[in-house]
Amino acid sequence: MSKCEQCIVRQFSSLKALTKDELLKMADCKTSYTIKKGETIFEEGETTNGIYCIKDGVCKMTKLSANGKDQIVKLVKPGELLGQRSTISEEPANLSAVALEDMEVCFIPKNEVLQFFTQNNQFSMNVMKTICGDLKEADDHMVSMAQKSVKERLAETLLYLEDTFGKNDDNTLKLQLSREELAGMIGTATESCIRLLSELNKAGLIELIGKKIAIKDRNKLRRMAE
Amino acid sequence: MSKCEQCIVRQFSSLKALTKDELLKMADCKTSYTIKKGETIFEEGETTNGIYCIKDGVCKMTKLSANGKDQIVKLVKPGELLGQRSTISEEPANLSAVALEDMEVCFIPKNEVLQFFTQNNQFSMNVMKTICGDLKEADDHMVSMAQKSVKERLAETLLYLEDTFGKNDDNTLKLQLSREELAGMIGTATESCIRLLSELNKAGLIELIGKKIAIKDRNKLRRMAE
DNA sequence: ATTAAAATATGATATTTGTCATACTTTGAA
DNA sequence: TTCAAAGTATGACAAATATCATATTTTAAT
Repeated sequence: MSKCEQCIVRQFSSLKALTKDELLKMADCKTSYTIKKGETIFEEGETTNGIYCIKDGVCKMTKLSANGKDQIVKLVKPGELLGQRSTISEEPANLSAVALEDMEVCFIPKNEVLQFFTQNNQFSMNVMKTICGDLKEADDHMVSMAQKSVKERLAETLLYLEDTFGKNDDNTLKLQLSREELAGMIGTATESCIRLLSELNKAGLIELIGKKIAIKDRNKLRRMAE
Repeated sequence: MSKCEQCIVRQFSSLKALTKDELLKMADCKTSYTIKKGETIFEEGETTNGIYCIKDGVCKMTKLSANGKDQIVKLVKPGELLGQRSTISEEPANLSAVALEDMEVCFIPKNEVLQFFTQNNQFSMNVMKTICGDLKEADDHMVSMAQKSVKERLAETLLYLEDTFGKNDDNTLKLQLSREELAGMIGTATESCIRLLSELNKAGLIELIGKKIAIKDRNKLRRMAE
């Protein structure tokens, strides 16, 4: 069982506030998992009973809408925590978490986390700030969905994907989503998403290399996203 | 200066965890305001430096989108707190708060609130749960915006308004929004909103009494909202 | 009471987006 | 290697929604 002291998650997340003792205690009760691309970490409605630390790999948080489509609410990357909201609210998960790449995660039981809250003020302040950040993002995201066109949202999302997950040597986005998933992020039909990608391709703002996408003209794309 | 002990806000909000001593201290440093319908409590981008307790009156939280329209992100009613997120994040407000009715609010300075966080664990846990609830709502709201049609969102919103703010003797919604504001809630053009209201009126699901709206057939409306 | 401004309503039309059909391409399993 | 399934692409069309114009009603200021 590896120690938590050197873990990437500790460096980037609220966990950086934990003391050595607390870290040892955590290392002691954590469970490590390997999750294959496409597998589910937890499902909307499920009781999670703890939080997951993302050591490696990206996952999508989705919600099934009434029309049967999966809306991708957010993407979570290494160094971040999963399931904080439902652990704190002591409620079932509101979103499903599905691996977009092979992942390594650690699970920390709820009781442990709740103890840290009462023991360590800085930790609970950090968690609170994280959730406040999530709330701000969610509000902004909502306004985007309500007020922007599909094309604007697509441009915005492509820039976000490059900024957040980087690009390969051939300039293609490192995080490769299917067209259906990309459509699920911007909240539109898969065909509409494909059509708009073609359009951006023809206009020279992006390049489609097989299923991969490369951004060619950031400025125009940014202006398009408004 | 009135005491905080009996205040409605204390009964319904995270503040219920505060001790008598803490309440006295709070009563001591709070400022009471009267805000007229249409006036702004704080503006997006402004530094708030504390939280507002809503004693009376409803306000809207809005965000100006790139196309110049005000999106109503949420409504806040008596007993709730305003500005928690920006106080905790120590960031400027992400949303503007504008009174929909004459309001009575109290302002509690940031320092005071942050002290309670470190002193009173139950209080910070309460705040955390509130914000987690807001996050869940925001995520759900976002999925609605992305996946539902304008008509579905209108039906959903009308039911929400009746459930949350109640109705008058003539069955009209107690909280009276202008058509423009209603459009701003569901994220559509004012004309589209008016048109759909007419349609629901003709179909007998609602009744338009001047500018007021009465729900006639909850079940059909609920089915329409999916 | 009068009147200008704002809010509500509705028609005509353009634009955006979704849906269905179909073809092509890639992927992965037998 | 081959083939079926999944993913990507595109056309045709329908439906939803926005925009602009204009009429009517309500509100509020003088």
